Amino acid sequence: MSSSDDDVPLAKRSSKTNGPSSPKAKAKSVVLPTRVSKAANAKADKEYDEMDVDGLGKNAPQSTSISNGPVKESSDDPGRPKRKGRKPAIKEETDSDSDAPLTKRRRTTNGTSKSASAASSASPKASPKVSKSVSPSSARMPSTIITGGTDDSDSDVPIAASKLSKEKAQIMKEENQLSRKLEAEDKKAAAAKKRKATVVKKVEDSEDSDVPLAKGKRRAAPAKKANGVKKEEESDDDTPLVKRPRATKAATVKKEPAVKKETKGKGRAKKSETPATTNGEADEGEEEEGEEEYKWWEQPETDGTIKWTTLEHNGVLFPPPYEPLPSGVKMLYNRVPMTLPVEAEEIAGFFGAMLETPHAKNPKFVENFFKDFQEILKESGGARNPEGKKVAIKEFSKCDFAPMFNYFEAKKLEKKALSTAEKKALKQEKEEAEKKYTYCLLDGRKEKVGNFRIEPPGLFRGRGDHPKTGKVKKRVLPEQVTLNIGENTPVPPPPPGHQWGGIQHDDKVTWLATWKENINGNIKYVMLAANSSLKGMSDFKKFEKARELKKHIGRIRDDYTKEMRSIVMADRQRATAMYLIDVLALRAGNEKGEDEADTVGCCSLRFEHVTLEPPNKLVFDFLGKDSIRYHDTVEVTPQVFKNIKIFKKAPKGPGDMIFDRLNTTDLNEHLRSYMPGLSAKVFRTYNASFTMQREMKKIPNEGSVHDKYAAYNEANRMVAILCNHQRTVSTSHEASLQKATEKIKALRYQKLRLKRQILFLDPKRKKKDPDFFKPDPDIDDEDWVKEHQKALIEQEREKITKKFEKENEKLAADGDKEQKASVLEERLEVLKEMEADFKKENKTGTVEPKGRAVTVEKIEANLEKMEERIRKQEIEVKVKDDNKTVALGTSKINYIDPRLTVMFCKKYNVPIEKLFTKTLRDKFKWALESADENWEF
DNA sequence: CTCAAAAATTCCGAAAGTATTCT
DNA sequence: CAGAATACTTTCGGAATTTTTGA
Repeated sequence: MSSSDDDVPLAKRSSKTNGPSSPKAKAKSVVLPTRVSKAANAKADKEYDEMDVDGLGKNAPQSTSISNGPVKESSDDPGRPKRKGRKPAIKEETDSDSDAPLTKRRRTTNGTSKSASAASSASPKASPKVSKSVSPSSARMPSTIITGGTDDSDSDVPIAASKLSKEKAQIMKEENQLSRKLEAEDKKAAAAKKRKATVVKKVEDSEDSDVPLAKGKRRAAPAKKANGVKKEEESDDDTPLVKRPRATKAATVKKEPAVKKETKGKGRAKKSETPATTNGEADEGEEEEGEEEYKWWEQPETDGTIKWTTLEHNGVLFPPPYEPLPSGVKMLYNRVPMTLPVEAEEIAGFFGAMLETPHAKNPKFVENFFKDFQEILKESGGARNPEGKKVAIKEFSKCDFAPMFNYFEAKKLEKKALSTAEKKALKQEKEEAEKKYTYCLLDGRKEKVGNFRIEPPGLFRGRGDHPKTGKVKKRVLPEQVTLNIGENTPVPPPPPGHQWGGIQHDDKVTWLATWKENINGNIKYVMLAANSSLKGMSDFKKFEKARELKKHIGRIRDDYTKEMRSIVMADRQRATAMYLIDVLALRAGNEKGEDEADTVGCCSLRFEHVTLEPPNKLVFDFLGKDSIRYHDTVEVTPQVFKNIKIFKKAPKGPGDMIFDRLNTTDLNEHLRSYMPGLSAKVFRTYNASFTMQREMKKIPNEGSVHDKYAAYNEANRMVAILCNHQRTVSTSHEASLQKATEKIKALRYQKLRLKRQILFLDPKRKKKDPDFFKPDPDIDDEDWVKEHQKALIEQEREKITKKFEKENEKLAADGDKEQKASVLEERLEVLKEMEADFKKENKTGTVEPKGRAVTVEKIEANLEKMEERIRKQEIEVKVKDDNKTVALGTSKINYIDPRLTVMFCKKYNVPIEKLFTKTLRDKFKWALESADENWEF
């Protein structure tokens, strides 16, 4: 164990960028030899392992293929070689027949390494053809031998161990020690653990944090004042963030608005609680009037395979049928309005509605759409011109959907123009219609249903470079929908004239309805909402599992650190992959099909996705889930660096898998051997929550609520960065940033003027305190000051003029006579004064304070306030800018154990409303009550 | 204070993942 | 066992809603 202390996994991340990456290298795909038997495999592993390592560094092609630019592959970029680049590359080599099995080749080695029989008997795609072609650059590499095992010490790799982040190493070391400690204690406690049965709210051991306690804890004492820990909290006691467990109802209500008001401070009064619809109905949220709430987290634990005993619901809501367009609204073909069969018109309308979206400019989207459109057109009888003659719709470019687009826009406007009352009525109507679908009865309890609406037809909006984007997503008929419902409960009637596709009573699943979508053949489900008990429980379990990993992580890390030197290539790859998943929080990376966007995760990384940057950095550049780019340069341990070098060795080239002996199933199977239920994704949860906790611990318990809130967000941000949660910068961002920066400058100028006022009153100050009057570098620019002064005058002018006009309008409306222009002139005299003042100011460097009884002290007080405002603004701008590409929400919703946030709120006295929106509070209500200020992940 | 416009935040839809089970 | 089927989580962008701003 101790041996591992030196090679703790660590990686230092630097420069995550979003900029365009290098142009794609000419792809040259190479197929690795096929392994034939286990023995042979092992032998091959050995050979593989002994291949040259050091030679690679200099000569290997290190280009990436991600090439084109923006974070998100924007689909309208015609020149993107990504996928295209890969296929031809393989084609070149295949020289066998064309397109069919092509791309499969890139995974050939993977597929065949597993089983001998599969390899020999397998389909052409797994052809054991060994390519002799080797990329020119690597052809003549010098050969250095690494033997397995012992002499594979780290010393033969150029290291810069000292450069590796000490801090991180330390953290991980501690983490591992803790883990081992936990493991040990866990064993000890194992015996005692047995008697978990009865609830008993034990106050227990709050002084200790890393108690191993597994399950029992979750019911432990909410907010017992027992150990008098919290003082201040006592004072505002009537809003404890934690409900007393015994209070089944009563206590639950009210409190929320109370806290909210408190939080709001200034804004309060306003609407506070009123907007809660008032329609009398369900009033959602606020704890169901009087109805008693089921707290599953206070119930004894269940095994979880049975999801319900009784289940009642009203089925699903289908989208309204298609409403044909008015006869005047038609697609034009060759400028001639076409009458389309309704089926086709609907499809055309889908496209028409999207005319101004980027999709409509994406060639793939257009192509797919048009193909489907033509087909449907053919099936339904074809388009007809005004004379009633059939017209073949052959070319997309001759289609003009503008009339449709305009029609939809007009409709939108029309809707927008409705009065508030009308809108409200409309909304209410809709809600009324949906009402019965929004809840179901699960074990007799009312639970909210999530997506009870069947997805409406439309054009498939695949993300990234999806081969099927733009295809028609068909309308779902009741016949395609299967319901899952309790036995002996009435089956909701299908829409008139229809039948359900099927009815089942499976209590081992949570869905209420399912259907198959026509684009990818994916199965869709109607499930309960996030705040339901079922979702809550599995969320809770997810986090508990991640916490459980804490006890094993040390051992796991030790193991993979060791196995990274294994002679068995598969093991070495697995260990290396585990490192990446653990340290970089990569996703597992399941295999994907040809008809999906080309995105990867850890196991599916290919040659071109990782570049070596000696001595010990790896550059990752690939598209991950949702085609979000992962681009990062990471410092890794020498062994990891070396391994990747080996995994990328010739004859591998672009298009080939880095982990060719590994897949997610193997990986997860291995992980399961450490801990039941452990899989790759748990590491993401674990590391995210762990990071959050670590960052939180750094936050000082001082300052304003706003400060703490900002600090929390900063910690949250760290987690989001770890998980690579990005968002696209909104178009308005640049502008709003500009505006904010300008605002700061304006404030700085105001500050300058205050100083100049002091100087006016006390000219000697400058000598006494030259530092104080040092020019502000940010507004040093004389031109800017002059411009700004002009702008201020302009502003004033507008203000006065507008006011004047408004007054006149009013006078006119009242039938009175308008004021003469001379009145305005007169009022605008002030501007001249201003101008003169500025002139004087610029000349003398002082400002005459206006108003009476101005003292230096008062100005100084103002100055301080001004500085505070400036500071605040600046921080705001910085945060805004830092966060422009980082999405905090995803980690908050999915990765950060909500009990950490609850703990933070209690410990730092921050109202939970600041950190959790209503839906989040609702979703995490189990956490609100089960963590106190000492809770630890 | 009120109103509308703008900006920010929150919620929602559905696509895109992971993981396990079935065939 | 590979590949398909299944079930469930995660993820983003954009719509909807709320808050802020700026008269």
